[in-house]
Amino acid sequence: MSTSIIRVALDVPLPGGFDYLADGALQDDIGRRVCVPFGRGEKIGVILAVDVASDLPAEKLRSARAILRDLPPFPADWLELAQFCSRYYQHPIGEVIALALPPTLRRRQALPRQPDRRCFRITPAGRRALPGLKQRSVAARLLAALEAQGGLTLTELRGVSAAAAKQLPGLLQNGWLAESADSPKLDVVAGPELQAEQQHAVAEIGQALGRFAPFLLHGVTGSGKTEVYLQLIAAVLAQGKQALLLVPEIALTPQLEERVSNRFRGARLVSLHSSLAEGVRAAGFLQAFAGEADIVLGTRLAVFTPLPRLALIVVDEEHDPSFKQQEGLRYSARDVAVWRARQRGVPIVLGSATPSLESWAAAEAGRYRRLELTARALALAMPAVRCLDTRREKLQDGMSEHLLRAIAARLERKEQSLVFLNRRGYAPVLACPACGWVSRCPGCAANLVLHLVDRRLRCHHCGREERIPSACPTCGNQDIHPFGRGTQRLEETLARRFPAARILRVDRDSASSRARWQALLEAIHEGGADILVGTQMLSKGHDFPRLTLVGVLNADAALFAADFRAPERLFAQLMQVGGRSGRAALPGEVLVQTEYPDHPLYRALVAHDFAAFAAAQLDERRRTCLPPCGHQALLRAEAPELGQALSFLEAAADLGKRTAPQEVTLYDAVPMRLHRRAHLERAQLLVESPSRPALQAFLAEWLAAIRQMKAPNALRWHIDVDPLEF
DNA sequence: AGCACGCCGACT
DNA sequence: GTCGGCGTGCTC
Repeated sequence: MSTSIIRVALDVPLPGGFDYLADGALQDDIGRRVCVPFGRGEKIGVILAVDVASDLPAEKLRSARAILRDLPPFPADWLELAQFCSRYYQHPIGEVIALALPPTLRRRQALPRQPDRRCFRITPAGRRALPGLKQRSVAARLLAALEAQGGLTLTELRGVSAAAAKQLPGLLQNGWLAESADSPKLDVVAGPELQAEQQHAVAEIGQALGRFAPFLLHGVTGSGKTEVYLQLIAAVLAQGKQALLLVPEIALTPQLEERVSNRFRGARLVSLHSSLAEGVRAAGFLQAFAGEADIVLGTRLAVFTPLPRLALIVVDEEHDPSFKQQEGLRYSARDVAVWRARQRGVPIVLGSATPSLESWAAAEAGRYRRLELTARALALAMPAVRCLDTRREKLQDGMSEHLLRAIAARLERKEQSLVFLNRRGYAPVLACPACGWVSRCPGCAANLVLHLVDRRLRCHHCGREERIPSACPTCGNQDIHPFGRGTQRLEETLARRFPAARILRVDRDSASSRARWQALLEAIHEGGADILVGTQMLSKGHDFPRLTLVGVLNADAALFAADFRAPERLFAQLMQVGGRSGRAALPGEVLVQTEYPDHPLYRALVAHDFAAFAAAQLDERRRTCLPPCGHQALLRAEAPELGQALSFLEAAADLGKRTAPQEVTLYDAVPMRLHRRAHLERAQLLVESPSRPALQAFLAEWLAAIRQMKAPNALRWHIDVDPLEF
């Protein structure tokens, strides 16, 4: 048995792999997990290469403890994907792989129990017994599920009831169900008939199966994008291939999951998101890796799932900021998905009512194929959008007379209204009019928000909580006031104004857990609310059939924000929240309170003209060389003193200016907008270039130099390639 | 990032 | 005399 040198990716924040001696390592072991000594302890890594020539002297190399051959090796394309992310986002390969792997696979313990492939069916005896069983009992639910769906695996039965495995032997003994050898047959339930545009989209994309082809599916809420995805997935499943469906990180995943599993009975659907239990996540990952899962539906981390039979990628709501990870490996799952589609030679569909300007520009340039869904499949018309000019009238508790009358009219007609205010809490600040004191967070450059519901002052950035003072802490004045308006206060004023109305507030505070969010949704659906007050939580997914009015408060701030993407986000948000209204037979109305009714953004919104809005924005981006016309990276630093962060960045900039080519621009180090968070001062340095390759090459060299810099102990820094927020 | 080693202050 | 502060340096 020969000893060779293997290169291993380990979860440490150091660039590159680590070389080890390994007895009997074969080329076939590339992509396998390996247990190696590291420092004092040991770690599990993944083998990147076998038979490498190490840069280190042989005597520094230690021997790998064991190559773990309990799984097949991760395939070359999966390793390449990780390598790409490592390169592109300038992040250590070991940390990329650690992020891509479920935590369970990063430990040496036994693998999670492989999904039980045995398939069960209900017997005639079971059918006879079913009516006699207590309806809510586990046995009854299992039998009912089998009756409805034909055949299910144990894994699927566990989904029906966690106690499935315990009950199974008894049910088998009773002869109520039988084990059948064959896996459940795929049964595609017919969907609704497609409209012409949907048919066209399905045909165009379907034709591209088998090669790389990026599509931008542009369609307003209710235009039936999901139906297009489902038809395409059906085509993929018919070929025996796998589909990857990425969705934003929202509470919507279960809804879509249900829709997918109802459509594809017997298809093996794996759902992957961050709130999953470790065991479940690992099992799903392994099922996908083994080629057993047909459909992988998940949030951004699912983009790293190994998929041997991948034939289609869908990114729904592709503009959604949650596709960008904001810590550690700061990847954009949407961009990684496009790279992966190209790598694997499969079509990718980016769907949105308000595409990111990156994707829109790519379509304009002909790099993506744009498909339009203009008709609203589910309703007759788009909601009528109007601006209410708040310069012309005195507002009552932040609301215009017109909006209040519109709400009153809905109450009379027993329809629902939604008032949208993207600011939770009672008031954004508590202040003393006598001395000018305001409730500031001691750890952050931000105000403590007044939460009257539980009588606390709360920082939305670091989570700090305080009691509400009864008098001004500086001058003793007892007459301190809340300033401004949040959802709680809005709820209160609406309750005063409409005492008979049932008002429901939906924000991160009222929907703090999955169960509470579910309860709120049910209440809304069952008509248990006349007026909804909510933040952007309410703006995604979910149809509320009796909702016919959306009022928008306080939208103007984003028009003049420092972040050049603020208008893009505002437009998307208003489109999305507007889309909640008038989905059924009732026409919807959207009223936006603004001091700038003539602003181009609102004009485009009123005209439902995303194309005009995008064109204007892209024009501006071109003039200013901002993304997608230029490319950016941010070097950020945080330290106890602002000066430390700034001088680190300045030193880094000095290094950079020596190597930066002419087409790469380094700007000055500046404090971040929220310059202090959780007692740390934060600053950033912008790097820009019209050429992505030039920026990439520069970053690689620059970061190598920065890693050599000595920095104060308490200073932390990171690089954010293609940053989304400033 | 961990986790060592290492060299100076207040305690049994 | 030693327990322990966190500064510096390394991990194949």
